[in-house]
Amino acid sequence: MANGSVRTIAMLRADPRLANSLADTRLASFPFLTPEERAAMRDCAATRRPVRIGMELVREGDPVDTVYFLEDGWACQYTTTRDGRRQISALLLPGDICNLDALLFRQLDVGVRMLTHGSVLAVPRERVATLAANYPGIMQCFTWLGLSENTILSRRTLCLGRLSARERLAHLLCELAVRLGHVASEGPVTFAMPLTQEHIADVLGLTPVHVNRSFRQLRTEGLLSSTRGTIGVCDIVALRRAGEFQPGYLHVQELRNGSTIDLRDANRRETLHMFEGPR
Amino acid sequence: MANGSVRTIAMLRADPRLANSLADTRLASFPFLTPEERAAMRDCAATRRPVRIGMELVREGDPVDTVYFLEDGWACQYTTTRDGRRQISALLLPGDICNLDALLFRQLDVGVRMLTHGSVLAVPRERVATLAANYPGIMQCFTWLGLSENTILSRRTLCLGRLSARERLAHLLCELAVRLGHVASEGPVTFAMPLTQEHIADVLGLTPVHVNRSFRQLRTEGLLSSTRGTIGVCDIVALRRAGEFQPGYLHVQELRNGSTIDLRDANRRETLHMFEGPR
DNA sequence: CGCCTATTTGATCCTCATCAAAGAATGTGG
DNA sequence: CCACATTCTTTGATGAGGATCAAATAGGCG
Repeated sequence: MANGSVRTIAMLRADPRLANSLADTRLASFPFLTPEERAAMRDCAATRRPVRIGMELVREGDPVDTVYFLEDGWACQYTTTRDGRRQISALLLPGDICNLDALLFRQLDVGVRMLTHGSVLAVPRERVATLAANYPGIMQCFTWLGLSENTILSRRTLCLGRLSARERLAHLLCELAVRLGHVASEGPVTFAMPLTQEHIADVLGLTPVHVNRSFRQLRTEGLLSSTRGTIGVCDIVALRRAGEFQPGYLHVQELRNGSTIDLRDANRRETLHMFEGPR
Repeated sequence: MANGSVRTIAMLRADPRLANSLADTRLASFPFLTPEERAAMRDCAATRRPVRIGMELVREGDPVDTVYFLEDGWACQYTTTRDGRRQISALLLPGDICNLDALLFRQLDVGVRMLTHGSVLAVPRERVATLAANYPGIMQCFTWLGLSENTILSRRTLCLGRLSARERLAHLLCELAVRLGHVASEGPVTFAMPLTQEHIADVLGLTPVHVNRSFRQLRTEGLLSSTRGTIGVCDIVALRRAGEFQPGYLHVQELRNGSTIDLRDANRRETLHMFEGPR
């Protein structure tokens, strides 16, 4: 079962008491970081905290002064209406930052909640801010991650506003497959999915009942084989087409092949220009 | 009519041929910018370009190497499906940055299109990158703006996923009122609205017909008085409640009273700590 | 084994989409 | 200044996708 496997991974890691390092998060995957910046990330003190399923890292509307880096397990950002309707605005996977907004905003309108057991690295805002202020490369990572969340949200907007239930589900599963690392694989893909259909409903803006029916539809069409806790994608090409999915917006490709833009490059080139004269 | 008034404002400004400055955009509103940073923004060369209604600043999926700062008029970010359904993911008002993503991404999945006549300041990515690399305060503005777009998108996600048509419309109008500067006014508010009902439908994930019906509903309930090109909010409190609107997520308040976080502050305090000894 | 939670399926209802067409505003050219 | 085309708004009639209500089944866990 999914929760079990997630917890297992957590247990294979270092002693939970041990303060652990930001270098294990997605932050480390940016190609333009200097050795000093990587060292600063390693040396940045962070309290590793095991968190149980259902735990609220940030309560909706509460003031925040801690940035949480998700080490293991899944989490989500969500909002609720006064009468209790809930919408999940972002799914957070291992390595993601749970509430980057806390770097610049004292108060968030969204809550953050664990969807599985797992563990987070908690870092006071002050400390993250210092890191960002002293190391431009790290600051750029934060900006990059923020803009990247943006493109994901824009795309989700299209899903919620214009796609049918079947299309939304197909899209979500494609997105998760890519974000979990099954990138451009053409063959069948299988991955653990700790979300319940109710969670999925809260992501897709549907009812759990209708999510279930959409699953069945995709299954009978031969695109999927879903069992509790596991998704098997039988026909990934068809699933992509069904979900209007184009992986470009996730920007994983750039990170992999190291073609991300480095702002300092621009600066270096400008300096060159000064010596060479204008244009 | 709305378009006309927008154009009028544009004409009151300086010579359209003249290269204009970034200090006229929302960038200038950040309290923590140093005089040098403000000067750098003023000195940053930008070509001012009048743009006509319907013009595409960025075509969906095309590579981009220019950042557009919206000076006058309204624009939007949008996405379309293969079969032509369209979703507007962001409305851009005067002062907004149209495609901040272009700072760090070479290719965008969203298009940017003018919804009225207006004018933009076009700045090559390189030049914005240099600015960001040399002036940490400006870099922080970009990050702030990115994260701010994020919270707006998260909220839109709630609207699209969980609110009824009437609620969505009420929410959008409240958001626009605040973003246009009619902040906490309790009395009746009137503002120009150049969007057609079709545009609104593309924002809210509805059909134009249903947007029209939602308008009529709000009008007969006595919350609104809408005519072509103008919105009159009669009962702002009721409209807020109808749209589940809480203005906090827009973070305009912090900007106004200057309570935005300055990352350099954290750094200064840390330095103090070093002299005072730990804790 | 029994409790609890998650998935599955059925029946009915309602919100919103679709199709169609008439009216108001705006802009254009003569 | 008026006739006409165009675009936007408004209203009606009908249909479909998804919500809601209800209950049965299956799976995980103590």
